[in-house]
Amino acid sequence: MVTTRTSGRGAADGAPVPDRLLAVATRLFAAQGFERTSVQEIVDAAGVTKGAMYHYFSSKDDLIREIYRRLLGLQTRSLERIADGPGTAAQRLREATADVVVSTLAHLDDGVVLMHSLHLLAPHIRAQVRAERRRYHERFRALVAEGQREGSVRADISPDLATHHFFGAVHHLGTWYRSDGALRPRQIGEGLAEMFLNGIAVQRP
Amino acid sequence: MVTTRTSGRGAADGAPVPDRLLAVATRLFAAQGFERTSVQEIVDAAGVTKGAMYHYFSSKDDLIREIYRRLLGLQTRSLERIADGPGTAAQRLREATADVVVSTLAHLDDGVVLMHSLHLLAPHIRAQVRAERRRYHERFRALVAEGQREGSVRADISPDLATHHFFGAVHHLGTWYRSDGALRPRQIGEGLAEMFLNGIAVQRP
DNA sequence: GTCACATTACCGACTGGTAGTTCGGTGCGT
DNA sequence: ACGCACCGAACTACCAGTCGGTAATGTGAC
Repeated sequence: MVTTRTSGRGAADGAPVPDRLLAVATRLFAAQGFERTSVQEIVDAAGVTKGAMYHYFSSKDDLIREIYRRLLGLQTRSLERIADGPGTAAQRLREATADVVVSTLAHLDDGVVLMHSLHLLAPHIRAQVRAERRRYHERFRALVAEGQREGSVRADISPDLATHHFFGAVHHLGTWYRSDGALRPRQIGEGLAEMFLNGIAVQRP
Repeated sequence: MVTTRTSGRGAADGAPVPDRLLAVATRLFAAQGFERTSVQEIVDAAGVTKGAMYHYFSSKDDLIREIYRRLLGLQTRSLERIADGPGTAAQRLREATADVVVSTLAHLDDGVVLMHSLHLLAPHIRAQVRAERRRYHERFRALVAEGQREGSVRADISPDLATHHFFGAVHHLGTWYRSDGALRPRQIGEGLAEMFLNGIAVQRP
C-alpha cells in the first residue's frame, strides 16, 4: 500500500516517492505516450531508481491503473453529487456539464493519458475502467431522460446519443485546449454547457 | 511512390502489396494499438515479408503517415465540396455535419488509429497532420461564422468553440459506435447534426 | 537511554527477450 | 542482361522486470 507519511528518504523533494512517481509518469505519458516512455525515464525524472518504483508499483501498467483510478473516482463522485442534488433536471444537467468540463481541464494530463493509453492495457484492467466509465455514462443518461420526463428536454432525441455527443466534446478537450489560450476553463465549461443544453432543449415559443 | 498496377507477384491476393499492407496495418493498429503491433505481425498478415514492406515504406511510422494522409484528404475534399456548394449556410452546415459523421463511421478504423497514435509520431509528421486538420477546422469554423452573418446562428457563441464541440463528438464515435448497435450511421449523423445545429441556432419565436 | 533485531525503503547491475531496420541475395518480367 | 519486386537472416538497440544487497527507520526488552 501507498504510504502517506512525509518522512523517510523520499521526502527530500517534498512529496512522497509514490506521488512523485505518479506525477512524473502522468506528465511523461501525456507528452510522449505510454509505450514511448521507458521506466528508466520515469525514475530518472522522479530522482529515484527502478528499485523504488517496483517497490511501490507492481508493473508499469500499474502506474496507469492508479492514474485512471484517481481520475475516474474523482469525476464520478463529482457527477453523482450534482446529479443527486437539488434543482430541476435541466438545472442539474447544466451544472454537471459545466463542472465536468472544468474538472477535466484541471486534470488534463490524466485525461490525455487515459484517452491515449487505455486501449493497450491488459483486458481485465480495461474492463474495470470501462465499467467505471459506463457507470458515469449511465448516470448522465438518466439525467437526460429525467429532463425528458420533466418536459425540458426534447422527447425525440436518444438520451444515449446525447450523452455520447457531450462526452465527445469533453474527451476532445485535451486535443485543443491550451492553458495560454484565449478561453478560460470556466468560459469553456459554460459555452459547451450552453450549446449542449440548447441542442437538446425543447424550444420555448 | 506507390504503384497502382495489379500485375507482379503481389497481385496473388488481388490487391497490390502496398494497399494490402496499409489495409492490414490499419486493422491491426486499430485493434491493438500502434506500439503493440510489430512489423512482423503486419507482414505476416499481409502475406509478405519485411523486405516487401521496407521496399514500399521507409519506416513503420510511414505506414501511419499514409493512413492519415488518405483519411484526411478524403474528409477535407468532402467538406470543401459541401461548404463551397449551394444553399444557405445553415443548410450546408447540416449537410456537412451529417456527411462527416457518416464518412467517419465508414472509415472507423482509420479514425481510431489517428486518435490513438498521432501523439507518438515524429514531430514533423505530427505538425503536417495538425496542419491538415487545422485546415479542416478553419473551413468548418468559417461556415459557422457565415451562419452568424446570415442570422441563422447565434451571435453570442464562439465559432471556434462550436467547431471543437462538434468534432469532439465526431472523434468520439470510434469509442462507442458498434456496427451491430441499434443506431444506423445515417441516424447517428442526423441525430448529431440535429443536436449540434439546434445548439447553435437562434431560437425561432 | 540504548542495544539488538526486524522491517521498510530504496539501490543498480544484470537478464532474457523483442523490436525496427538493414542488406546481400533471388527470380521473374521485359 | 538489366532492373524491379521481394526475400529473410542477421544486426543493433533498447527495455521491462529481477534480485541480492545496503542504509534508514521503527520496536521492544532491559
